[in-house]
Amino acid sequence: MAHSEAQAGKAGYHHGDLEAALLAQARIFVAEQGADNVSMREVAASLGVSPSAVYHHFSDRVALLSAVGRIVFDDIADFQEKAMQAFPGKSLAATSARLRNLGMAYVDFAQANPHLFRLCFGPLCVDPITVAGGNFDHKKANRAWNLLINGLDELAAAGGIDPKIRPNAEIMVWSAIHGVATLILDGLLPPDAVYPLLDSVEISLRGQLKKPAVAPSKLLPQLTSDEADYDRDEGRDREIAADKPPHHG
Amino acid sequence: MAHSEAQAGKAGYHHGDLEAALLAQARIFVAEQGADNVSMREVAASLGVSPSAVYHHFSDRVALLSAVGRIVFDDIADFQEKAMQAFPGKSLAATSARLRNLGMAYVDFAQANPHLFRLCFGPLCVDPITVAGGNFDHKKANRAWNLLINGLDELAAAGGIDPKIRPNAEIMVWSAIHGVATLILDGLLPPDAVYPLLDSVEISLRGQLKKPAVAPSKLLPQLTSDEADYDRDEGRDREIAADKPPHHG
DNA sequence: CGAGTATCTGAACAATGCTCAGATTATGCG
DNA sequence: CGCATAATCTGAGCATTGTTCAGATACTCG
Repeated sequence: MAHSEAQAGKAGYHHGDLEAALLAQARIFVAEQGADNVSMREVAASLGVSPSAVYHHFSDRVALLSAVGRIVFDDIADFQEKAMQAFPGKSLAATSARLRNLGMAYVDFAQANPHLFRLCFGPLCVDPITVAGGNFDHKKANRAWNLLINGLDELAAAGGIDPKIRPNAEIMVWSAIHGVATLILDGLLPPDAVYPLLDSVEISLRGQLKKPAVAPSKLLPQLTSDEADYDRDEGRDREIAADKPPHHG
Repeated sequence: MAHSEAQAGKAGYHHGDLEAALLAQARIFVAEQGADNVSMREVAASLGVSPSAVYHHFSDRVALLSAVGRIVFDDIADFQEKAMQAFPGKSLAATSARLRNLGMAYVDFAQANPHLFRLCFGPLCVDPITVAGGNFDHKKANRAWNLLINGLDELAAAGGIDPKIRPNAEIMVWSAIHGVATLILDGLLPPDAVYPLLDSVEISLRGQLKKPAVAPSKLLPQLTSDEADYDRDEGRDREIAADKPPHHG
């Protein structure tokens, strides 16, 4: 029983599911104004709730924004998974295309939701993935990391990766992808820098193998259209994935 | 004439060179506490000056921190230049080692001064390099970018870069280097991820060329020692380059 | 020396993060 | 059902912050 009609919204004194509402509203404000310009009082007021009510669900401002960051991080993985589903199969072309879309989705999400993306990697989002203490147990904690590892394993199984490069290839790929994404967001690289970057990464993975797995820059239109499918019913401004998170809604 | 004994410090009503003092003190606080936790009032109070005095030199909090960020960005380039001077000459080994040290210095600076590094690429540092409006005239504005381009040109002239990769190689190299740096700072990659990354980048640049220019991971000790030389006279904790900026001091 | 300007002070305002005593509602136990 | 207990929310309040502005102070130049 508990809260049968809880999810509807604020009933009276008790809100129903204030925690979820706070997360949703905070996410919207972050997407709109950037995490730095989001205040507890504003979030509370927008839900018709006293400022101190927030502190019964989140101990801190950082705690609230960190919770939002964790959700966004999960959405990035969702977005990547969806982008990869366009190329099923174990062929060299398919695995290569999947990996390319994995990276493309990462950068696309960052460009479509710059403030949300920055939140995940800023000081306001604490402990999104790593467990405190400096362990790096990505296997357990980080979905995006697992997607990358799997993608590289599959590409390697299809013969698309130079064996000399395979060990630690995920470090290089994630670094390069994450690097373009942030540099583009900061205006230090033009948005179309993604394409030559993905080509470079692909060439780099192939290494000294003779034939290219897939002609570079051939799969991008498919990714873009697939990404446009992602939430076609809504307006397709720059905040598509932000206004309508695939989960958690 | 003007301010002959100005640089000494706060004389009485007039401070002397308050603008420089504000920049220096703000830089220290950023390095210590992170840019988010630096307040105008604290900076002013630490210099024995009224809060409103700051606003006669910097219109905004963002303006002050952006000015600090610009200085730090220049220091990064200084640091890189110094690291490259260890390997003069036009040989393949030398150009390859210079480029490696260029990247290593970038990551080392980030790890030694995490808060300063983050400031440069955060929302508090506005217009550090790019001119407003979305042009990407790196040639004119960005010293670090020019260092990278020159390094790649020299490596290519020495025959160390696959011609297929040379165009836009700087995008890939900068992205990868910047990516590891930020991912390490965020605790998403272990600090020693730099080494496999630099190896991967080197292999990637070499492309389908037969012989490696230099054995991977061989030049790193030299870089590290060279970097330790950078400011040997001072204590060598994690804030070496931060506490004693090579310029602007 | 005196006018003018750059620099700095002090008080003040609005907004923020956060705390805490107390009011209000839900929950679980008899 | 009825009551005790816990969960949730309010309202007032404190300390701090960014920023503004009138006015005091000191430097500069004629």
